[in-house]
Amino acid sequence: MAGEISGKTHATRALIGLRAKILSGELPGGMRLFEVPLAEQLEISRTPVREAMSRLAEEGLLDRVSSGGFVVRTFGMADVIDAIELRGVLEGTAARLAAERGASAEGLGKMRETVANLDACFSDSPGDVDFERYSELNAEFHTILAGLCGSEVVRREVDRVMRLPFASPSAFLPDKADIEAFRRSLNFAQEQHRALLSAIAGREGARAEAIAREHARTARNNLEYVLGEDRSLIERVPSLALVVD
Amino acid sequence: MAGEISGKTHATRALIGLRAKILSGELPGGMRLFEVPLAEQLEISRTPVREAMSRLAEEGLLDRVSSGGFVVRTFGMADVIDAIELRGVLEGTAARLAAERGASAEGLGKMRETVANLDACFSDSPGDVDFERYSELNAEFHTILAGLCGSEVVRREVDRVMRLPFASPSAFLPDKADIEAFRRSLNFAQEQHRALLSAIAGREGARAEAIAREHARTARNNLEYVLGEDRSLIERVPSLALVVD
DNA sequence: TGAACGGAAAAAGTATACATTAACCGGTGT
DNA sequence: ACACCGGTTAATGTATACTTTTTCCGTTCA
Repeated sequence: MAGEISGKTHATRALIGLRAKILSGELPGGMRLFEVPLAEQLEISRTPVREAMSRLAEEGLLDRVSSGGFVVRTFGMADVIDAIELRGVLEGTAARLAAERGASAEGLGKMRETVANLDACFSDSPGDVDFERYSELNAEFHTILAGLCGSEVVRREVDRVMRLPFASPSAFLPDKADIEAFRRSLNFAQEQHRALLSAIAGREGARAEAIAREHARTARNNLEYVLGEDRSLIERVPSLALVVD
Repeated sequence: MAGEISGKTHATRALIGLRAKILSGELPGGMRLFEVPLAEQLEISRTPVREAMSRLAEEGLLDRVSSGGFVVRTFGMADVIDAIELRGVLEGTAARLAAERGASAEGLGKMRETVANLDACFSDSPGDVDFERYSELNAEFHTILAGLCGSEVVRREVDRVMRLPFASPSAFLPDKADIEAFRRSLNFAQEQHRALLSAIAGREGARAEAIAREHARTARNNLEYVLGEDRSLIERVPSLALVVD
């Protein structure tokens, strides 16, 4: 069949399908998810549906109801702001600890390489940016940062907050090539990437933390641009589909 | 029967029982948990065992194995240090945001009341502290702090990192009444509680954040005292039972 | 009127049989 | 000796029947 969802087990397919429906807003915040109808709709039994919902609760997309069952978590604009703030704080901590404790040569090397590759996204001709590749490398940069201090606990929590769709570093990037304001913010963000690398390599913990926090603020600035200047853009930001406000 | 574990459903009882065995170290880090033997041991079927393990994965005490199943998460001393650091960072953020955005009158009132009640734990006679009550009120203080800025996202993540047993604010408190060093640290900690409240009420965000971070450092100091000065104390700190190093 | 009770319906909780997949192990070929 | 292959075992994945709990609604009584 053509429209089948990829994945090995029924539970995995249900997980992917439900996640997509939550992120798209098809299953709105506050909606209770009942096992039987979902199982019928997905043409599987209740067991893998439960398994999928349990994993979505781990991801933070569902809440457990005290009397049993799950509801879709509700996100408002305030939650988007707070999640971005938290990403900044946690990435700031990852950066500070990497600076204070020292990062491995391999980690620093990989980050240097990623920053160089990010540079290449701009260099060809002024005003023209390879957004696709930039987005990909940007995600890579943030993944490296999360693990740079060598702490599994820190990496895990940074990853966790980045997993909320609108808090991801790439949440407001793709598809915005035509907006001049976004292009400028990209140049600024790349400057911050370089500064962050320099601060960590130079063991400047406070500076690294401050830069990482301000770097996350870029996402909030983009959000506020979308909200203030050009609200019609909201529909073009996929990660905002599940936000109600 | 006398030895029965409280809880409504089989899954809840399994959750409580398994959690206790992990926290006590009876199920050591790295150990894989198999459904069938556990179900037999608990005299229930596999279904509620799976449910319990899924919830423990949400808590961060179990990891999912890629090929299916769960293993007990391994914690070393470095992870304890990092978890305390993260609690400091997140509580610092909760405090800063409460100061910057302003806390509700009720929230500030409740915190003032808790601080006053904490004072009462000391006042009776010098050198004598009601540890039981202090521990309880201390937990209350930190719970209030987590929710003080009014952000559900922040409250949730602060709560989450505090749920790791050794990162809890009360992890190193109870049962230490006989150690002079711990008594002094209690007085110091209460001073920080007062300062934190004052900073938040006075809208001093940076100060509030710095105090909250340093306050969490108290836990690390106590940990290092236990590790350095008197290693025999390790056995008397229940939350360190699952730590391997 | 409105609160409390009770029963029916619907939901989650549980056990269990069966299916599928991963892991282990012993043999065989080079 | 070592790697690969195949089969057996043991684990998780799934469906389903059944049980228990919760919820909702209509009725009755104060």
